[in-house]
Amino acid sequence: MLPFSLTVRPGEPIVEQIVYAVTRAVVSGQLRAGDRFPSVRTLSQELKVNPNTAQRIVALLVEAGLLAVEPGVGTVVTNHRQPTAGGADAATRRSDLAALEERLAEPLVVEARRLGIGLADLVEIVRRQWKRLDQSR
Amino acid sequence: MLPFSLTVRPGEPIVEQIVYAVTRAVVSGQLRAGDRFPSVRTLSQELKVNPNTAQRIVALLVEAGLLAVEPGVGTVVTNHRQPTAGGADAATRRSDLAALEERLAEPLVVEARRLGIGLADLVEIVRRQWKRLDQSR
DNA sequence: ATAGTGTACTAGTCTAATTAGTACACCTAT
DNA sequence: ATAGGTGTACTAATTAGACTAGTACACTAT
Repeated sequence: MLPFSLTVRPGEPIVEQIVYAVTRAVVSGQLRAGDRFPSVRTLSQELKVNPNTAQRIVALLVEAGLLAVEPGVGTVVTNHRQPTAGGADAATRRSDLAALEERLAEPLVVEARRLGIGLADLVEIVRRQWKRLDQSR
Repeated sequence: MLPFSLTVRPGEPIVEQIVYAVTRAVVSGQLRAGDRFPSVRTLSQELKVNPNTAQRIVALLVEAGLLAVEPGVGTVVTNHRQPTAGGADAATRRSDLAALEERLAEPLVVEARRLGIGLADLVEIVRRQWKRLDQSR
């Protein structure tokens, strides 16, 4: 049994979907700092995915600062956004924020307006999603 | 000169990017109801894209309820989300809302938490993006 | 030593996006 | 009516990216 829930959406890159599923599990508290993460080979079998693909997933999660490698042992869930935990320097942080605004926030606002949803309702939707992540803990 | 601004992001489907650019132009008021939209062949030339691709863009925008076809004449920007304007029945609307929550709102919240951004700050970001669309009018 | 861990590398396969080319039905001017 | 504009439909070829396949290496715990 994998320590995170996953519903595959055919047509979109499997790697991104899994990375997102793990990220959601971490930020919602389903995976906590210190928890051991499945090995590349285990991931490969459970997800029925190529070892190479599983490796790329782990690498991306390490780069994102959600997993830490203990050489020869395995990977562990980290306390993300900890002081100098990952590679989160000032410049990285600034570009991350810019990406969040451009790739996530703006498209959300655009789609909301297309559907005729007002700002107040949109904010309420965001608040609800935020609390939903807390509840799944 | 095209009636919308576009910055291509290599690696992502060109069709989606252009559809998004037009959608943003419409919901921000840069394109208003009644404005004529460039023909498929004009689009093809200006965007340096295959006529087939341009046609698919127009088709998607019509399906989204942003453009209306005047047979033999061309396409016009519609007053989107008008009573029974597009194909926006109750069921479509419900699934559109669900997609907005799952594909846009939740990922935004997840990424915000990954970056250590609080709910209040996130809401402020959404508000700022909303107003930014008004200013670009 | 043995078996587990992450990592690296080169090919090959497979699928989706885009391009290419042609054709048709429609409308509006000249 | 004829010429030139519009959106639409269709099949085929090409391109690009994601994923798979297979092998090998350095490291660590037991």
